[in-house]
Amino acid sequence: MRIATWNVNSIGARLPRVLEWLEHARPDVLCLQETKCTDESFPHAQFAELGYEAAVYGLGRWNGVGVLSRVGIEDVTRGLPTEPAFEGETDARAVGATCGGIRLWSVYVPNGREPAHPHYEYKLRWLDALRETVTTELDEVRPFAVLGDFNIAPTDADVWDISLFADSTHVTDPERKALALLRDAGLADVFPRPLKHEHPYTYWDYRQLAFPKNRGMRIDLVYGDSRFTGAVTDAYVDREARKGKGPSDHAPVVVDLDV
DNA sequence: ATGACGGAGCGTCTCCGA
Repeated sequence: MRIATWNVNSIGARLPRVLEWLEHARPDVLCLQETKCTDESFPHAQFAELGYEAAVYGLGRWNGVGVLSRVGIEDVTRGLPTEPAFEGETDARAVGATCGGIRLWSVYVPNGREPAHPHYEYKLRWLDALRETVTTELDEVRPFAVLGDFNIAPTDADVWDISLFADSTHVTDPERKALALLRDAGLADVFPRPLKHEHPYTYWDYRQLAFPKNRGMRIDLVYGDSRFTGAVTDAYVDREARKGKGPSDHAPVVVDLDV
């Protein structure tokens, strides 16, 4: 089975690229983030033509997540059971689904903006709720994984130049401790191969030639339980999808499993 | 070539992203 995750930065703007990539990579499941569309405006028909069903959760122009599957979608959960709000508003940042016997969550963790910003505290509270969901859903039966844009670089090696990230979100101790707590709950980082260069970055800013200069970050992560990670046969970042006309600023992370 | 930010929305600018 092939499972992938991709922050597409608007499914509307990215639809041709995503369809092309699905035909090329043929994942069984694709977790989507930043769909930036409501459930009503999600392009179900185009994905159905390629054999994919979709479970989506979108509330408008920001955020939005989904799961595409050609091995079935059951037990869809929109939002984390204990998900916090930001300034009174609930975001669409998590959708859970069971596909081909594997329990999956597609997540778009809040950005945090700046460590002193209320959004940063929200990010940490949101990660608490994710950990609670993981703890509740882990069982002794199904492989389990959380895939998505975590907006955290787990180590200094996961950004192109750590000296440029002083006092920035994505690399602070509390954010990394939140990831450590997720691992303590029973998950492990499925570390992908880079197809080029030393580090498997998954995001490169659109500005200042960041991609050609490989000024990237590894912030799109796959966290799986032992049943999931034990079945992994390969994992890589498909940086080819970051090239060309009209790309997302993120590349897909692809995981192959023998289940 | 991988190439100098892009997406959405009551919108000709602002917010957001990491």
